Amino acid sequence: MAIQDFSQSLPMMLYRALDEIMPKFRCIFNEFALTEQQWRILRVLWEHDKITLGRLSDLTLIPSPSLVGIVDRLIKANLIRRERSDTDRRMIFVVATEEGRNLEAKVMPRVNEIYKEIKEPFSMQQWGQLIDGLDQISHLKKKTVTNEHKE
Amino acid sequence: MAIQDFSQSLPMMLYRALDEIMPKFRCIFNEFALTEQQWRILRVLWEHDKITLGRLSDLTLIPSPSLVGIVDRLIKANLIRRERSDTDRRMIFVVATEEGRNLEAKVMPRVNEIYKEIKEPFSMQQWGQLIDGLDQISHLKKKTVTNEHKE
DNA sequence: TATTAATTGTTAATATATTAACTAATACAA
DNA sequence: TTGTATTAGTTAATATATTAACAATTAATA
Repeated sequence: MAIQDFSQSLPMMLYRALDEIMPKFRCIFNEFALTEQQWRILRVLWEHDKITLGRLSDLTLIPSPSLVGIVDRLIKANLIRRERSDTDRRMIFVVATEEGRNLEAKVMPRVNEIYKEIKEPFSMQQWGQLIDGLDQISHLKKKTVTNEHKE
Repeated sequence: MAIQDFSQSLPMMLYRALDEIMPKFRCIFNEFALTEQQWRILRVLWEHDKITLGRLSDLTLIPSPSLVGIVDRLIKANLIRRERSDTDRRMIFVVATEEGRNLEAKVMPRVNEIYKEIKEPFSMQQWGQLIDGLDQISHLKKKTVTNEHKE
């Protein structure tokens, strides 16, 4: 089982899956003048009242350097705000504004509708296997010894 | 079961899986001064002697506007070249240079090694279910299919 | 206490993604 | 043949990803 077809490789399968489903969602985001990344941040803030930039980066999978500009634009749109921590002045919290929180009720139903549409053709077992497989991929741990490291 | 945890949503699971595995591959690409997208193009050219930009975009999942610059840089690196079609002067073929073809033997073994490492903890059945699930996601909607014209 | 190390966030440079508009060449219909 | 639509590729504007370097703050340590 040496070299397989590139198109059937796991990375390309993952990318292709995203290429299939994300445009459906982005279509909705754009209706609300949101980019996908902006929506991810709001989506997290709807579950967390107050969150540091570091943790926001972890939960949204948006790299920190990108986060800076995206947060800037969300602030400019009056959907979130920054709040420097009093206890540790390195940390910066991000909070949704009233306007930002209000978006949830408008966007989520639309998003859930698409999500349901995607999930529908799958049996519950099929879906579970897919999620489990993805979960296993994203928790790969290297058990090999790190004796030598190149440079 | 309406709104689930954002982190467990299919898009975030897909993104997280990619975030886990792609850095391992990019690490190798960078050793050969290749970006991930540049590698995708070469990877396809190793399977197709001659391919149009349009089809290259389909196979690499790189959007056409991005392809322009990426191809430019690969040409500057002397790894590929453009070739305008004689029969239809709209079409542009892309071909790997000698140097570009030679990269395959150097890069592929390293890539296959990582790929094997990722695949290893999975049973054959588990892996199959994962791939099948992803395949089903990426075929939710079928447009014009079987437009396969090879060279 | 002074030094050093680690953490948090930012800036910078380059590459790529997204969307729309655009050019050139071809196909097609009146 | 002329006009129109379609196709293949490009350009443009903005947003984001990647990698490295950096500044400010805090923690750790001699």
